[in-house]
Amino acid sequence: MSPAAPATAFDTRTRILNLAEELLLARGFNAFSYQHIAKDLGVKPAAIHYHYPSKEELGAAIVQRQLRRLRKWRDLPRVTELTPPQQLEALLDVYRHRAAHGPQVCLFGALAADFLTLPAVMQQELRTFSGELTHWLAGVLAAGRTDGSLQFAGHPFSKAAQVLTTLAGSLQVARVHGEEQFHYILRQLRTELLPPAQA
Amino acid sequence: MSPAAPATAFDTRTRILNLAEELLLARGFNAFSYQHIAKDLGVKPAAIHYHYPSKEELGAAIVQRQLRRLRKWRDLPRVTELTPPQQLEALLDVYRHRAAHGPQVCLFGALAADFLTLPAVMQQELRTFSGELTHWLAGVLAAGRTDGSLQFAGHPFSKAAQVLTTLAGSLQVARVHGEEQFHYILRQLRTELLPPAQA
DNA sequence: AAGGATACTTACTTAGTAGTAAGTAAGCAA
DNA sequence: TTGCTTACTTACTACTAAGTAAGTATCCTT
Repeated sequence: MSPAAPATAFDTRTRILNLAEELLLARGFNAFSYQHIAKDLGVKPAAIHYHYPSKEELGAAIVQRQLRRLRKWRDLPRVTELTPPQQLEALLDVYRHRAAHGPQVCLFGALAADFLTLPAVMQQELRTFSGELTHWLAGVLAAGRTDGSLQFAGHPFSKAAQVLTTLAGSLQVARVHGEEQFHYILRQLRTELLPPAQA
Repeated sequence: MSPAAPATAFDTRTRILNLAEELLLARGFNAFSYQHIAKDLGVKPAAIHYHYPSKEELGAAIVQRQLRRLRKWRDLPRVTELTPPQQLEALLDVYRHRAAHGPQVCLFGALAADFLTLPAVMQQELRTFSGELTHWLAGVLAAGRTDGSLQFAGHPFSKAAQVLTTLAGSLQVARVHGEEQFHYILRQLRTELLPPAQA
């Protein structure tokens, strides 16, 4: 919490967080260890403990950063100024990127399966993350239906929950059955949400 | 492999498998151990090894049994004789049961997150399981659209993949956000698949 | 030059993991 | 009753996990 942390400290801290996030999304919270991170980083496991004393704090830091990123991204002018279909497409791109970039699932998909074994702090933060994402998408969907650029039945919140659930699941499917299956599911989602003219 | 295995042996074997499956669906493959099973069963961990020498064999046995159950259920007269919407409803009931019965996810949802850390045998068996289930549902959807009892856009196989992905994800959502969210998603699914008259 | 903070390493503890080897009690079959 | 099989227990190996305490090299500040 010093006014300006030394560059090396910051670098290692960030690199730990990056690697931990990568391992978390690839293997799940219970299947990655300080040893994995240390080996990849070329340091000793105790060095990780120096930056993140416990795995709980490390895991919480991953979720917190994703939440910060979500808020920042969501509020970016180049995102807020898009039309609802474009905002939806921007969201889909995030998942497309994960599907293409090794078999990574999304944060929710990675943590939900292990949810009951997670520290309470992480459980709560994941709820917040998922809740805010759903809330944002519900707003996008509602606006899109109002201006006729998106179509769907039911409440925007229910539809947002369904779409995000499908997206989370689709990355798990990509891992098991390959990327092709993932794109089938995404095409299906787009077909249904976009009116005949745009689809 | 004797003609008639002693009753006690069979019982313990089955009880191990039942408990292991329960633990797997609740905590994931990497977060349950022979100790958990042994403790719940009132025996020593080595007794589990006697029946299932390795965790890989135990895990494979769980997937194999689910696959046997799926095939048996799918071919049951009381299932094959249902109309497509009734068959869909029967499928949804399986997920509703899991959602209500503690926070259990489905087999796919439990294993997909840990997929990269699973023994190759289990990976292959999960692919078979998921593939057969998708194939079955695609048939149901195709029949339903033909006779007008179900509605959806796109190929039946893509739609089946999407629906099953949503269902797998919805159980993970139930675990994180509670059962209510799960029912929102299911209602959304039903609304979209059933024509206005039946919905 | 001295002191202190930073960013580690070395060496350790504790606990949990899968898995194994040897022993044993109970039942059954010849 | 002898001997084999089943279904375990006891006691262990080997390994990995998270976490800690103490020591150290490097840098920055004064």
